Amino acid sequence: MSLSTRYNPQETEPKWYDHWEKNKYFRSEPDDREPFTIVIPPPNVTGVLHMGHMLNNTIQDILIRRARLQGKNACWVPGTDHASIATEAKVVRKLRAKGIKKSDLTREQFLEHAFEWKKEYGGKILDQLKKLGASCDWERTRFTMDDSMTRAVIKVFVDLYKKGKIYRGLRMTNWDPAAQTALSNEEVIYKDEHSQLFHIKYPIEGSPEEGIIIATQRPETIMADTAIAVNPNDPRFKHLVGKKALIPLIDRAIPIIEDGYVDIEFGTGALKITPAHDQNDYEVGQRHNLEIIDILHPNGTLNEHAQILVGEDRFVARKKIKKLLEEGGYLMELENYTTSIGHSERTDSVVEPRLTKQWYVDMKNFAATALQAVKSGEVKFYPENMWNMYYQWLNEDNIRDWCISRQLWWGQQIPAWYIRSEDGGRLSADGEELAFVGVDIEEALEEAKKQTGNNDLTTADLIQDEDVVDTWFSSWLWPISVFDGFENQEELKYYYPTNTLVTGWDIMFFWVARMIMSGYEWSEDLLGADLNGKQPFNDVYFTGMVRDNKRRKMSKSLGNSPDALQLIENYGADGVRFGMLSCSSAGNDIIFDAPFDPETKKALNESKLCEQGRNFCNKMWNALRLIKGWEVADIEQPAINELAVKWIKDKTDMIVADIEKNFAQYRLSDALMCLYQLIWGDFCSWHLEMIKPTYLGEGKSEPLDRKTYEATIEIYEKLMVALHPFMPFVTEEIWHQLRNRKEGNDCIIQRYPAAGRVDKALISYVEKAKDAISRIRETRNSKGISPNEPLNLFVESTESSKSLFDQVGIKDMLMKLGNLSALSFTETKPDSTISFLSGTEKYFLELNIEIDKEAESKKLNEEKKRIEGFLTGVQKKLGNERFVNNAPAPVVEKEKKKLADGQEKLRLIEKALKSLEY
RNA sequence: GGGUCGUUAGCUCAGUUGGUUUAGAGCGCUGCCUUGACAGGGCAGAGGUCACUGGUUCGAAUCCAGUACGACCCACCA
Repeated sequence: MSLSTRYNPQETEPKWYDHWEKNKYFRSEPDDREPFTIVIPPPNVTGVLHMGHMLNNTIQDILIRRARLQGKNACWVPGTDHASIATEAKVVRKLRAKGIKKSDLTREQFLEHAFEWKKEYGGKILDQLKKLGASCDWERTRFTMDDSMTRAVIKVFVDLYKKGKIYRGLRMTNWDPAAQTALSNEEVIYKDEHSQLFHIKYPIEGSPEEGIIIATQRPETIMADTAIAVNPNDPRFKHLVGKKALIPLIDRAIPIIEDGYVDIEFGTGALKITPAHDQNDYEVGQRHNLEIIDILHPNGTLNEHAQILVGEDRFVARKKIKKLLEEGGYLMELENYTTSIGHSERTDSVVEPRLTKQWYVDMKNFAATALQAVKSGEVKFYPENMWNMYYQWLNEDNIRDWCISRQLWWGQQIPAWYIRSEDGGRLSADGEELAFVGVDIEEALEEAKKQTGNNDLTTADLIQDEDVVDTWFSSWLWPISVFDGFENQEELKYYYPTNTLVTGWDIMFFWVARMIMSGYEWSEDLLGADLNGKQPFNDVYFTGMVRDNKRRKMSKSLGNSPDALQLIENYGADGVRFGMLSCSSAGNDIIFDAPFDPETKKALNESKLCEQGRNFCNKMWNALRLIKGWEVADIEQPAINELAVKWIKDKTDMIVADIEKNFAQYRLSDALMCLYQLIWGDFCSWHLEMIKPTYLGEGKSEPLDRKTYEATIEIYEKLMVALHPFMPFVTEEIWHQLRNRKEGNDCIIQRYPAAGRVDKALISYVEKAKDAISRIRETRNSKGISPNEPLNLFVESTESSKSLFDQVGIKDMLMKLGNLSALSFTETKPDSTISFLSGTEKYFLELNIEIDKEAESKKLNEEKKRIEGFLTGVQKKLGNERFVNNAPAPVVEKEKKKLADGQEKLRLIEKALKSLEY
């Protein structure tokens, strides 16, 4: 057999992924085993794999694969989210490119186009996850607009309505003029922006020479003003209160009123009140019964109420009105000003506050429940301090009702119907439109008959609400609805609650909190006696945001994100998984340092960390090549091999225990680093070097004894299983290369290694030997002596050195790895040797060169000084009565040992210095 | 305005409830080593008064208070 000198992920990764899928290793069905369940945070159906997904899904895959290796029934449910605003915007754009306007289509026609688009581009991201190695149960793939999911949404809507937790209300909401829909508060992103504060003079009615100057950053809205307000305690304007001012350019008279909301210090102290276009102005308007004049079309252009600049976009209008105001002599001053402006999360357009009728979920009780769930520990956050952010949003002072209606077509249509009035509109009573909620039109009809007392109504009299619900109104049901839990609880009772949710903290409010709410709201009703907990998941692992080396969030517009798929292409999925994980300590944002190409202004698809991961694969691959290349014979096991095998077994068990601890705390990058060092450092650099058969020349080596060979293969297998969750492909490949496997004997379904009993003394002896070997090499290095030249070594005969060299194989280890011709005990320093310390052992290395006594003595004196300083510290500590009396006994013992060891070292150095004098 | 987190080697980060020979890893850097698993490699080395100032303690990178700088969340913003 001949293996290529480099590991080739491009070849092995698709091979093993297909193999796993064919063998249905990712498939989960309820059985007797303990379940381990993760539901994926569903990516946008038309999305493309980015760095955040890679981090997120690598972590989920590690947890799932480890659970599978622990013999649990691992179930990872994948799926996608319909992302109504973003997707609808994409479809509208695509149709426009074809010359089709959304307004020319019926709802049905539009949805047809949208589903076609979904069919064509949707779910690509799931294929990309496969490239990463994600071991999802693909047969369970769900989409938030699947029929069963939609039925769940409708059911839940009706249920909440009947419980009085959903209501319809006229309120100021955030309006996205690009998507032309209402938004929830969470969908508005505030950004600091430079703008200007316009100081505008409004003439006083009846005395044109007088005026009142207001400050605003939105001069285009003055036509919607219905008052000017000043603070009741502001003496400057007392004489004007009660009079009327004329809006510049349109000369409409508005009252000058007093309201405590106005800040005397800010701007000019006089505030224009525009109830239709500002939340606070709206409230002032309510207090003073002011008229509401809305001058904007839903798309952000000025309507006829504005009287001037009709049809202009609000930002164009701002520029134009500035000129008009200047020309009219109304613009008194322009002040530079920084303020935060709300943008739509999905379309980035500037959000308008707008008075509209929308559906809301009453959040008061939900918020309390969600807080309690985490407070009580039923849902645990990792890292714990995420609680603070969670609390801040959910506490009763901050929580706002959730606006769930969206003026879109792509989504679940709201299950509310109105009675068609004679003019084609909706029938009202007392100024309120009558709405009837039901799971379908028949149920709504019954409701309508009951409420109106009109039994002649038919479905033809009803018209359904045009709006759809917020996408998050379907995703908050995800942990239940992926198991069709609202219709059939068979699977839910096995899989619910799920184990761990892995997600970014940026969607804590959008999604995590709301899933907790929905879990507590419905799981008990659904599961009854079969309920294992109301919480939708036991643990939430919040990943950091992936940022570039300037700490900016990775985004398309900045071009600072490498192409995730290209990275996989370049380094292999295992390499990228390693790279992602090694820069992501739990809870912190992760800095993914990809070099930047100044010419294209884009991140290159390169990464040092991924390279390290790729190199790690290669290292393991070459260890395999080495082992496979050995000739094995039935000969006696040499002492050094006996030691090597015993040691690496124990060392592995020791590290496996550390890994267990790390997993328990979601310290995945630590767990990976443990394995990295165990495999590269201990297994390759020490174990394999120890057992490596002597080279005889001409491509031939001595054979290796079978016992050592078998043990080494076993250890390597164990290491591959332990590493498998992190780097699934390379471990599966090596697993199969190590032995001829029967069908179905795959790494992915082995049992994860468990920690065993460890001989700590043995490990410490080998550590001593390793250190001595390093000192030999260092001495060689500094004296310019080749590692190939065998040298004679002496060790000072002491109790401790004798017990060290009593260990089976230790002497051979030093001989072999230190390349020694002889090693013997001595009482005194032999001639032409140079001494060094390793631990408390003193060694003398025979060199066939002139020894620079001066340099040696200088070096020894430096070391002496260092140890003396150290000893002073320890002695001071031990001389302190309070330390000896107060510190725990083991600590005092340790200090005493430090003192004794230090003194021994000092003795050795002094001896060496003395011997130099001759 | 309210709140959270961070500051440890040139860079990115560990440091597990204060005490394992006066701080660890990876990358980067320096020196030496190529026909023998791997130069995507080996061996060795240099590099830190743990942001600053006080305090608690026998003992502080670790606990407390304050300062500085940085990142973020929520609310408000004419």
